[in-house]
Amino acid sequence: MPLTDYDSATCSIARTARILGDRWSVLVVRDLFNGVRRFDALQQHLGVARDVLTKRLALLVDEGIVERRPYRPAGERARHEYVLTAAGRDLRTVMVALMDWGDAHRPGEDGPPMSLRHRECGAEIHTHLTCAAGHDIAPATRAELVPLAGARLAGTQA
Amino acid sequence: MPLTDYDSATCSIARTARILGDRWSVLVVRDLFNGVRRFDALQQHLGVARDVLTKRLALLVDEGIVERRPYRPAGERARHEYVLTAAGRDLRTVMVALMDWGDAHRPGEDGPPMSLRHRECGAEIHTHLTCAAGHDIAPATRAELVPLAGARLAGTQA
DNA sequence: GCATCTGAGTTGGAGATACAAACTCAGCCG
DNA sequence: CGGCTGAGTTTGTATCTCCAACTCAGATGC
Repeated sequence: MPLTDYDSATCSIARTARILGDRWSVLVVRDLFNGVRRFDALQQHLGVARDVLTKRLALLVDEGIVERRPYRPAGERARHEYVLTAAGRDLRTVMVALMDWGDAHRPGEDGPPMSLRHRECGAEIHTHLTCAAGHDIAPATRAELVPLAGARLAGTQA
Repeated sequence: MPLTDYDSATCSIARTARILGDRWSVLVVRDLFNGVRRFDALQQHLGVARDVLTKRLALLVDEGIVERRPYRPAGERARHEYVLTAAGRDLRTVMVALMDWGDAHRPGEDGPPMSLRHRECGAEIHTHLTCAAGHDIAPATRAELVPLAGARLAGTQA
């Protein structure tokens, strides 16, 4: 059975892309990883429209990727901060994969702008593809997509 | 210097997201990986509007991720097919990272829909984060972002 | 006690995108 | 010749994005 007979939306890539597949969501998550936590700081740094940021944050909270948490800086009134949940922190692999591709294929005139380092040893962090048997998967390596129990045929409602 | 002083757009994640940060681009690339090559096949499988698919494919061709290649099936007239370039194939790590996250956090009722296998040994393929010194980077591991030569301060034109 | 500032949104209107459906166009098929 | 098919293009409506202005609540200044 050809893969196109399976429903396009019932796919982990499609499910993830429904959340991150937008110009801003990815950048919001990136900034949250980098410790930006407040609405105005995100808005100014990203240059995103305020209403759009409101909607993106609400979506990410809905999806369990971000937590909206009240806090009170000493001597100030209570505010909210946005922090990644455990599920959100699991997106780091996705972020690093995007960064690796950009570094390799869109480096800019003076080379890549940032380097992600392991805090303990200072070495650069990158993504790798490996199979469960331990083989390294080079870009040219052939892979095979196998349908599992969660697969749905196109045109059927899950 | 806080990271927010650096320009948000001068970032490999931002550069990659400008191309893939859209509901359809990611899915188009996914289907191209899976061997779907023709306009109508893509359009029907994804359920995307035809004009949007035209624009996405044009963007991906512009960005050097997809090649529009004429070909002639035996006994038919000449057509076009869309195939990934080397740069496009390098996006596999991104795709697998998205898939891994979806499998872990949005598996659906009956578990993940698909499994990606190494064709030679049959074992599942996943992404891993490692540092250049060989340490495995767990989700909780602290990392540090270091500005390089390509970095730009916010508000400056590159 | 009142005016002001600031962080965090909400609202409103102009412009850009997305969508679905209809239309075009070229070549093959009977 | 008339119809079919693959690959778009066009068109009109619905939705989303953007920007700017407005709101609101608590701290701050006087």
